[in-house]
Amino acid sequence: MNDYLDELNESQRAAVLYNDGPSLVIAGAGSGKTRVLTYKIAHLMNIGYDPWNILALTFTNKAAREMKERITRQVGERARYLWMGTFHSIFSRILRIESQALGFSSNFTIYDASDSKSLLKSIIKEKFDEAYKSLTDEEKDKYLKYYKVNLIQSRISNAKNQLIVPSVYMLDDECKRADRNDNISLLGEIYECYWERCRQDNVMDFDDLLLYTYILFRDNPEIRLKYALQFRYILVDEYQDTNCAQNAIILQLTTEYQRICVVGDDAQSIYSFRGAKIENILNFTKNFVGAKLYRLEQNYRSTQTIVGAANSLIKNNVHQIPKNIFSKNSQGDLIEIAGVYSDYLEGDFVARKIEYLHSYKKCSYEDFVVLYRANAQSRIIEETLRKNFIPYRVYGGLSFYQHKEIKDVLAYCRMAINPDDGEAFKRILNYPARGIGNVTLEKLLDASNAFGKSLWSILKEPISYGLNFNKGTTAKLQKFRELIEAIMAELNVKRVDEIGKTIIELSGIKKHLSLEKEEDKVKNVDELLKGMQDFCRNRYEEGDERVGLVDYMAEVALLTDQDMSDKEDFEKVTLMTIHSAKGLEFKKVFIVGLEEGIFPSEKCLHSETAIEEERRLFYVAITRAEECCYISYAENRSKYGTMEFSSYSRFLEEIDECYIDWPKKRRRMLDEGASRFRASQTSSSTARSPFVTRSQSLIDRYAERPAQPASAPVQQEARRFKKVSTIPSSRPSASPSVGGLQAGAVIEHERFGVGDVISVVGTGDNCKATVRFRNAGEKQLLLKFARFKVIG
DNA sequence: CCGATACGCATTTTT
DNA sequence: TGCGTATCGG
Repeated sequence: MNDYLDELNESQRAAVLYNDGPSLVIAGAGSGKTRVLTYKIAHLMNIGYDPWNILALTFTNKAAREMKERITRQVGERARYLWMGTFHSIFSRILRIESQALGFSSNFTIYDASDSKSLLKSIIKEKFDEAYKSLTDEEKDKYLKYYKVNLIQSRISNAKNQLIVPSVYMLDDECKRADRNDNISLLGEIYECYWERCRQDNVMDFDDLLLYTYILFRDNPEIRLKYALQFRYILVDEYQDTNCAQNAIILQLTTEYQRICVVGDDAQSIYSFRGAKIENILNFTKNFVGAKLYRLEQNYRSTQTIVGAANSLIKNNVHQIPKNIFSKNSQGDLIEIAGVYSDYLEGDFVARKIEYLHSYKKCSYEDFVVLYRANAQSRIIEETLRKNFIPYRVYGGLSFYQHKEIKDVLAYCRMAINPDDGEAFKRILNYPARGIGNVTLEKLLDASNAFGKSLWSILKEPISYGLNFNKGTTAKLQKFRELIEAIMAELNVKRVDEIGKTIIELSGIKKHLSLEKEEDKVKNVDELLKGMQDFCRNRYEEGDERVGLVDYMAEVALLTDQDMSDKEDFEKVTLMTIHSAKGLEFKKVFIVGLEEGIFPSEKCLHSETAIEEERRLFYVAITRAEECCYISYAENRSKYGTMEFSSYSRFLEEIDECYIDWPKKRRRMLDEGASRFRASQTSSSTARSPFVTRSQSLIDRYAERPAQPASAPVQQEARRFKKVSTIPSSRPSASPSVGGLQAGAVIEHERFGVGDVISVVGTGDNCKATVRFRNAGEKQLLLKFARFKVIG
C-alpha cells in the first residue's frame, strides 16, 4: 500500500508525509510538482481523510482534470468526491449553494471579459453624459477620451482583486487620487453602477466569483465555519499566481485547522499583470506561523546546461526564496544564439533548423516549440513555416467559446436560465434579425436604467414602465418573449443537447447560418452541440441523472480553449507566448524576437520588480526545454516593432557565458544596443511607441504633401477586383491554410484560368497566395482582391 | 440592413 | 501592420 512512496525522491517524500500543519513546497521547474500533489492527496486518503474533506485548488481546468485522473489511478473511484477544481469553479459551486445570503439567486450567470466590457461601455457613456450635461460636444470629447474601456475594466478588476467594493472605493483617498491623476474621476461611480447592474441582472464576472466568496465568508461566520470545518485539508497549486482575494479566502478557510499545503515556484511568477502577488508565496512562512518549507530541487526535465543557464539568470533576482536547482541528466548542448539580419531570416532560421533536425536527427515536429513575448510576433514565423511546409499550430488565437456563433447560442442558454442576464438579452434580442431595431432596444434600455429593472422585466410588461410600442413592435417583442419562454419550459424536462437543438431551430440560428453559407460557423455550432452531448453522457456515466442546462452553463462559463480536447493534432510544431507555455515542456525550444521592443522598454525596465518579473519570464522560457534552446534576434524588423534595445538582451547577457554559444557579432550588437538604450533613457523625448514601423520616417517626410486621390486606372482596377472572399481575421488553426485555401488546392481565377496553389502566406488583409496557372505561369494573388473559386 | 471607408489603437491572459 | 468599430450612403 505504501509502494507509491518509493517512487518519490527524498524531498518529495518528506513533502508528501508532513501533514501536521501548514507547509510550503517550492517546486522548481520540472521537479515533479504534480507528482507530489497527487501522491500527497492519495496519501491523505490512505491515512484516513475522506475525499470530501479535502479541497484542492488549481488555476486551470486542465490541471485539475489531470490531477484527478492521476489520483483516480491511485485510489480509484473515491477520487470523484474530492473537492478539486479551479478557484473559480469551486467558489462558484459554493456561491450557487449559498447565493441567498448574498442576495443572488442560484441560477446566476457569469459574464466573461467581453460581456463586462460591453456593459462597461454603455455605463461609461451613461455616467459621462449624466455628469457633464452642460458641456459642449467638443468639451465632452476632450474629457471622454480618457475613459478607455480597457483601462476602466482593469481598474475595476484590480479593485475587486484587492477586495475593494464600490462603497469603499469611493471613500478611498488613494483610489480617488489615482483616478483624478488619469482624468477618470467618474470611475468610482462607474464601478458602483457596474456593481449594481450586475446584482440587478443576477450575474457575476470572474472577479466577483472570488470577491463574493470572500464577502460571503466574512459576513456570514456560520457559513464560513461550515466550510472551514468541512475542508480539513487544503491544497493549492501554483501558489505564486494567487492574488489578494484568493489568498484572503484561503486564510478564511484555514483559521481552524491550519492544515494546508501550497505548492509553487516563486521563480515562475509571471502573472502580476493579472493581479498575482508573488508576496503570497514569499511570505507564506510568515503568514502561516510554524509553516514547514520543502524544496524540490532536482530537475528531471532538462539537461545540465539548461538548468545551469536558467540558474545563472535567476540568481540576479533579489526577491526570491533561495534554492539550488540541479539536474543529473546529461550535460547537453550549449544554448545557441542566432543573430540574423531581418525578421524573415529569423523565421528562416527557425524553419531550417527544424527541418534539419526533423530530417536528419529524426526529431518529430511536436518536439519543437517557438516562444515569443507577444502574440503579434507569431505572424512572420507562421509565414516562413508555411512557406517551408512545416506543419504548426498556434495557441492563443480566438478561443472556441469566443466565436460569435457560439456566444450567440450560449446567450440563448443564459437567457433561458437567467432571463435577467442583460448582455445575453442585448445579444440575441435581434439575432437572428427579427425586426427589432436599435430604437426599440434603446427604449428598453432607458426604461431599464430608469426603473432599475432588468431588460427582461421591462419586456414582460412594457406598459407598466411607460413604454407604448406600436402594434408591430409589440407583436415582435411578444414573439421574442414566447421564444425564450419556450426554451425555459424545456429546462428541467429535456437533455442539454436537446435543448441546444431546440434553441438553434426555434431561434432560427440554424436557418440563418445555412442561408448565409457560413460553413465554418455551422461546423462550430455542431461542435458545440456535440460538446453538450458529451457533457450529458459523462455526467450520466458518473450517475448524475438530473444534470441540466444550468449545470452545463455553470461549467461552460468557466471553460477556455485550453480545455478543448486536442483532436488529431499530432506532428505539429507549437507556437505560443511564453506565458502560455508555463507548465509545458518540449525537447527543443526556440525563443525568438529577442531584440524586440514589443512593449516600450522604458515601461518594462522602469522598476526593479518589473525587471525581476521579466527575468522570471525568460527563466520560464528557457526551462521549458528538455534538450536544447535556440535564441534568436533580428537586427532589422521590416513590419512591426522598433529597434529599441530590448529588455531581453540584458537578460541574455546575465546568463553565464559557459552555457552559451555566442556568435562573434553578438557581443558588439549588445554593446551598441546597450549604449543606445542608456542614451535614450537620459533624453526622455526619444521614447517611441512600439507600434511605429521603421518606415515611419518616410511617412513623416512626406506628411506635408496633401493626400493624392488614386489615379483613375488604379481605381478601376480596384473596382474590378472587388473583394469576394473574406479571409478570417483570426489565425487559421491548421496549416498551410488561410481562410480555407490550402496549398495544393486547385482554383479557377477570373482572369488567369485554372491553377494550383503553391503556398499561402499572411493573415488578415495581407494574405497572398502563390499560384501556378496552367496557362499563365506563376502569379502572386492578393486574396483580398482576387476573384476565384476553389474547384479541387 | 448592408458594404465601403475612415480612424484609432496596440503585452502577457490559467478564469 | 491589421483589427475592430463608427460612420455614412445606398
